[in-house]
Amino acid sequence: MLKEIIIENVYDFDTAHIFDCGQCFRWNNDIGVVGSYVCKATYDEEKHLLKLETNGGTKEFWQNYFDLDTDYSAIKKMLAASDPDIIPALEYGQGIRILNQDIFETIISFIVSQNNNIPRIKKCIEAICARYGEQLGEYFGEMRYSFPSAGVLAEADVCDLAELKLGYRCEYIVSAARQYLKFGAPADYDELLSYPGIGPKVANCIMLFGLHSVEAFPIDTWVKHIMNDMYGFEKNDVKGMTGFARDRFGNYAGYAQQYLFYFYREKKD
DNA sequence: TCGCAGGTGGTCG
DNA sequence: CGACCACCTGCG
Repeated sequence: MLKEIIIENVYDFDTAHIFDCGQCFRWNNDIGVVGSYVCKATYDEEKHLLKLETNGGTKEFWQNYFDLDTDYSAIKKMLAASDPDIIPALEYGQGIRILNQDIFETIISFIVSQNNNIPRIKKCIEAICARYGEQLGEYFGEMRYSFPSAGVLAEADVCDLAELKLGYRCEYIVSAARQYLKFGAPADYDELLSYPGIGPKVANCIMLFGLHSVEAFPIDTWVKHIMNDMYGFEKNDVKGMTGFARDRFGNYAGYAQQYLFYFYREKKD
């Protein structure tokens, strides 16, 4: 049974920008699964209304999920002031928002993302949910599944996971779920690095998307291209890029990364 | 066939 | 340290 939630006075919002800027994998055609909730999001840019058709969650829950209490206009102003070169990217992805996502789901999702491409990442994650998640019911024409808990994945058989075409990431997933179960949610970058299958790039993604540490600046192949194109860094000078991001964007580096990533990735097609 | 895709871990020097 | 390199899988 779906209910409708309307949130008023929503600015700096565009579902395409939010769902395609690389932070999440379970939204398609503005329909997504968040926890045990299925949701279809529609934004009216004339009236600045966000309409959600969902099977659950309070208005406050969704308000937080979509990060609606953060002033993105102010963030864009600050980024533009610190670096005029980023302005085209700010305009192109004007509706980007960094979601407040579940930490465990983010950990597993970005372990799956390594050395992988987005369509296949999405396919892999849906396969994990269909196999190990809970049935939430049929919504918008198909059965929806929750993302499995750490307890369930910790007990998963590596060979079963292999059938989902996760490749060498199977072992990482089970080990990571066990570590999470044993020690609880990771709190910082170093703790994330101690997880199997998590290196600097994935750790920064989890910091930014799972822990909402908006100063994190994940450097993937796209950002490497950008930093080479726009700022003249050598392809593999990750250290230089990290320092540059920190110096230029400071505590807003994560936002900058999202605008730049979306701009370059979309522009390429 | 081969390189690449939102990289990481292991092994050398 | 830093530079290589193998690695599941699917696509162009």
